[in-house]
Amino acid sequence: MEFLKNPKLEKDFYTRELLTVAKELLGKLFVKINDGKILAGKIVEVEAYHGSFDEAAHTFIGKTPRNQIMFEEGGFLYVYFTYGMYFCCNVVAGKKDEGAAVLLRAVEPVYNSEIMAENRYGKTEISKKEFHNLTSGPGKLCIAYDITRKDNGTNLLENNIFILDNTKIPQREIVTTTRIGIKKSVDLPWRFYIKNNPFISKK
DNA sequence: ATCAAGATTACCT
DNA sequence: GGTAATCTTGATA
Repeated sequence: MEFLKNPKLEKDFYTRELLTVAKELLGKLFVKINDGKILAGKIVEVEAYHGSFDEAAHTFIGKTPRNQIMFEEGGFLYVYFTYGMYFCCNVVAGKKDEGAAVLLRAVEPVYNSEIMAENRYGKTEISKKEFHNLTSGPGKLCIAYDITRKDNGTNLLENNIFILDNTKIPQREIVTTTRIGIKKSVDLPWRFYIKNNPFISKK
């Protein structure tokens, strides 16, 4: 649990420009406390969304009940339900009323992966293949961490869900591509992941 | 009141 | 490679 000594990311990390926040989130430790148990994973894949000219962003249409937390200033969690069965988890970034957020697409388990395995598969003994499938996608990591609609709007400066600083990923180890699973604004190169990491959702 | 689309995943051939 | 599963949301009436 040595990682718990790392400092928590503060407000001024999240309120910076969207793409800076997205890239710097790589390598950081995403932490959630479930019934007193600490779940932690290293962020290895993200995507950026911005309401101003990005038609794929939920905020492109303006403020609605669902997306209103994305219009707050950086440092909150935006959780939404999709395809009738999955949740996706985003870190709100930038200034108030920007409508910007970073989708957490994949993490690498760091602590209490047995609890994540229980949440994902209903068992704690898993194969190597199942281990690499634990948190390698936005819907999967929400199941592993038990992130649901109740977590929407969580303040990341408090103590239930937060992100800890960690070694910075150098630019040469960050791969930039277009985003996955969207039909609009498909050409924006706003997906970032750590090169050669085994927990990436898709090559 | 009705409807189409959706920032996905697991399972099939 | 393809697709079923499953239901909330926002738009239109």
